[in-house]
Amino acid sequence: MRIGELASQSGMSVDTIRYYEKIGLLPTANRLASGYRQYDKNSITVLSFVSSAKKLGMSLDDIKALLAIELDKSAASCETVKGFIAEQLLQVEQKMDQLKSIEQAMRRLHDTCCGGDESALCCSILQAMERGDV
Amino acid sequence: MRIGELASQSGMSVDTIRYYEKIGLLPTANRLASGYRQYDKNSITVLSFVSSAKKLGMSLDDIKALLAIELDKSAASCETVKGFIAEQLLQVEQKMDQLKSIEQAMRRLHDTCCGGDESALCCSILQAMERGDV
DNA sequence: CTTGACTTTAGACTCAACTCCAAGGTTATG
DNA sequence: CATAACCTTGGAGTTGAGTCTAAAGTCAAG
Repeated sequence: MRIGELASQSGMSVDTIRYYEKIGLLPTANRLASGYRQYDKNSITVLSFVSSAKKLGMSLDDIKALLAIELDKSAASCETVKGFIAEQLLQVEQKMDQLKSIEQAMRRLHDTCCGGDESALCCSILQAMERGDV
Repeated sequence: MRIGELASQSGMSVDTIRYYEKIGLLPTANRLASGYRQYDKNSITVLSFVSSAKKLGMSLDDIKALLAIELDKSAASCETVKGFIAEQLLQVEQKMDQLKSIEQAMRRLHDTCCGGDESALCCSILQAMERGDV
């Protein structure tokens, strides 16, 4: 199959597939005599793998590392794979914690303001923000 | 005070302050005869306000909108300010939900894998990702 | 008067992850 | 065989939020 069909089968754009090859995320594709890239069912699996990783919020660099393991499975252990995911999980948890503390700060601010239709001259939200008190 | 002192008082870099003025986030500064920008205590308050907004994860565009309210407080109401924060809060909550579902998916994946030191050929993490099953 | 620290500007560069473009080559269809 | 629909490449542009540079002007201290 050529790149257009792979794109429609995988849900990725032709440009994205070429981009992934260029940055070394995807292995270089075989070429037909015409110079066209040639793919098979296995390529769909690989792109499905990449899609999964993207859904999990991984960076392309991290996906590249994990795909290297995937494409040489027999050389890696479950331990390695699980450890990799554990690391990603840790990063997600850190982001969550940051976001949670932002949410809390924002809710605190929100709750101190009366929300009435009087002028905002004494608005406790604005005042706290002026003081850097968030 | 000149820009260097404002920078050290506010914790922002000289470049950042000039950048904020350029994109219209900060009002254009008064100039000395030399052409140097001139600031006062009030400028520190404004930058402190901007810092607070950044700590709350707001985009510069949103900060610009909120700062317009702050700089013309008497024209706005607490209702408006509180509503603005409520919107931001909503966005943060949406991000949290996305992150939460990523975390759950990742934890599910993580927990299905034995994590042993055998080859990853049958690793349930890799297999689920190949299937797009995340 | 010189030196060093400060300031000015326009404009280029960074990161991530694409997306788009132009100019050309190939293939499938009528 | 003409035409449309595909494919190729290198390279430029996008977004957000800065950061850095070069070349020039200003100011305070010794």
